Amino acid sequence: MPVTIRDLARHLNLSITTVSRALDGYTDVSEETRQRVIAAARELGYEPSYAARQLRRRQAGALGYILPSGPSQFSDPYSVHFITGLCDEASTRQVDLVISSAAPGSEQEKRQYHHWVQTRRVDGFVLNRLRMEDWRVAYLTQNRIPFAVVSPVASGEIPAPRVEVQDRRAMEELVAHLIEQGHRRIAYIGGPAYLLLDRERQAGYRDVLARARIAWNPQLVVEGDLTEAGGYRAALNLLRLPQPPTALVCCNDLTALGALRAARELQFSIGSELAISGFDGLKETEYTHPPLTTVARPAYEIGRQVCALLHTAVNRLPVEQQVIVIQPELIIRASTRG
Amino acid sequence: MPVTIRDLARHLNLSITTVSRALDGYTDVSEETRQRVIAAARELGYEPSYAARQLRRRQAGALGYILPSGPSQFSDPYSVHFITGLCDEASTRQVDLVISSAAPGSEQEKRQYHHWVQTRRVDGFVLNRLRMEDWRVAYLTQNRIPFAVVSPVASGEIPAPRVEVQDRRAMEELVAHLIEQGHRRIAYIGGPAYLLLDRERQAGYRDVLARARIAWNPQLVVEGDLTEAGGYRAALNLLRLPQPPTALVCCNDLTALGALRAARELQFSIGSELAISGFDGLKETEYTHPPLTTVARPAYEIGRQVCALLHTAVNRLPVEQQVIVIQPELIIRASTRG
DNA sequence: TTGTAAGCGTTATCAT
DNA sequence: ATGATAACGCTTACAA
Repeated sequence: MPVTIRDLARHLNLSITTVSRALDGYTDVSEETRQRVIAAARELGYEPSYAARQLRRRQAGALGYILPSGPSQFSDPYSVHFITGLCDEASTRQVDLVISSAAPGSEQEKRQYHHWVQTRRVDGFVLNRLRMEDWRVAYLTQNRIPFAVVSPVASGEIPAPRVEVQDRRAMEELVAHLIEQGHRRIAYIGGPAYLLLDRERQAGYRDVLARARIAWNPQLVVEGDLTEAGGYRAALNLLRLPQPPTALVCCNDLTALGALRAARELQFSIGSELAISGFDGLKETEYTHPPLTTVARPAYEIGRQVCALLHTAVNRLPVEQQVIVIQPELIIRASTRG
Repeated sequence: MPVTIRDLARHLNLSITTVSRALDGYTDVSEETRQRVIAAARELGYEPSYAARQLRRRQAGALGYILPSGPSQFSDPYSVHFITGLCDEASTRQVDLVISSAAPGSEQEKRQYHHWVQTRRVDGFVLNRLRMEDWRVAYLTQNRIPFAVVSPVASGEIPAPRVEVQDRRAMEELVAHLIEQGHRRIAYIGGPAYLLLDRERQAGYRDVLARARIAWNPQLVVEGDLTEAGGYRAALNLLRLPQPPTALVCCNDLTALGALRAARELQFSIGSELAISGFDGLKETEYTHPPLTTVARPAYEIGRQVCALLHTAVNRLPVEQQVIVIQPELIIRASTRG
């Protein structure tokens, strides 16, 4: 059995109260007593029970993150960097990270959020892949549960601190680069249409085409699912068109890996004849053949920052920044160069 | 404010006791009352507070997993599958997964384990990368904290349920395959020597060499760190030997990706002139150039199973199996074929 | 500076 | 079949 505050108090011939306050750094306990208490606590390995403390303080001391499960669940190396970032920052700040998984938009997901809210399991949530009309934002706002988001847009309407990753601008640079390379028939393989990140990346793509006075061709814009398999299928369809595109812009790296495979199968010469690009900046893109042009988003850093923001909000610490802007970096490699 | 059991009791004109028991499925409450209580609970969205329940039941309702941080932390896509497996199984079983990260063997890691034990934060631990003389095993055993392990060995000495992944046998098949291809000078780029998984994989490698009467050459066995960068460095050194090896067996896929890069830089022709193999079966190995021979370990499934074992142990459920054996599958691709 | 006691929201023991 | 009541281990008015 773990040692409790009573054990400690008895051991020291002090009251529970004094022990509690000595450890919590109250000023009204003599320095001598404090030292004795601290020494004994260390000696006996005392740490206050979370459950008891939580109950009393009405604070969970934990932050929650519910990962999206579903078709992309098995395959996204991006997530592990993100989670590690969350994790490390949480450790630094002495809170725990509680995680769970659920399919986006499912009943099960709603239940999970409600469960953690109602059981007071966590003090706040990290929201990572915002959706078009995200019920989570409405729900948490209504219930006054703190949350922080990773968002690709300057979402003034979301009343929460955010890490703003400027995907759109990065996508613009990317497509501009393709146009510079002489491409005209540029296809876009998106993610699920309900994701904000898809909308933003696609918007970047369209804007640049428009600016270059390239007519928008709906045939060249298809919806994927952020997986390798989805990218493969989509690319196959596109490349079999009577007039296939000369460039495939993919919504994320996994999709691009699938596209790469499709292109290889159909004997396209990648880079010269057909350009392919990804998005995320996975380490793995460096080792494909040819190396993949992509946009590096610092997943670990994004995770750390959003966790920091959330923790700050939960504890009402003095707020330095409510918004942290991250500009991902375009990495041009052989897959988009003649 | 979340609704409490008192709110519910008042709403129903019943005592707290009755409400609690109606919901917990006691038999001594009339069916009619039970239905009323259940209906009201749903209507008001009542769920019992975790903190209070934990305090009373002396059960955390959560399982803990501390991920290894360090050089390999940023790069292991394997982990995300494993964690998702843990997560999904935990969700199914209605417990939460609490995670954190710490460098293996660090003071900080010890503190983290102790912290969760002493604060009764979790009911048990998942141990994933066992070490040679793992203090965690000793510590948890001594303190009678349940845990379950993922182990590459039939570790009779570890008094815990385990998922036994037979890496050694898979490695034997792999090296046998290389020898069949005519290789004699086969190098091994390991992981940190303190990891059980390195010992086992290396043992498999050595055994097969011995059986084939190939003298063991210490120059050809080097220690890596499971990262791409480590693999790159190690491979560079090996390939610059006066008599370089004709095959590089890598302890994991990331290491192999690094080796691939080194070999390409030194203009080796991979597959024919130089064989390279990985271990883990990351999706990404399919898209390297040439595609990488590897051993597929079902990370997601391993995560699910070890979580299931732990949960069973924690709740003293009827035990079906204390050991789940998983035989990973050798996948031969072009990187080891002439 | 220290101690007493109430209460956080449950579950469980004992009456009724 | 239902209800008072006492914990669980801690924090925090309030009293001494």
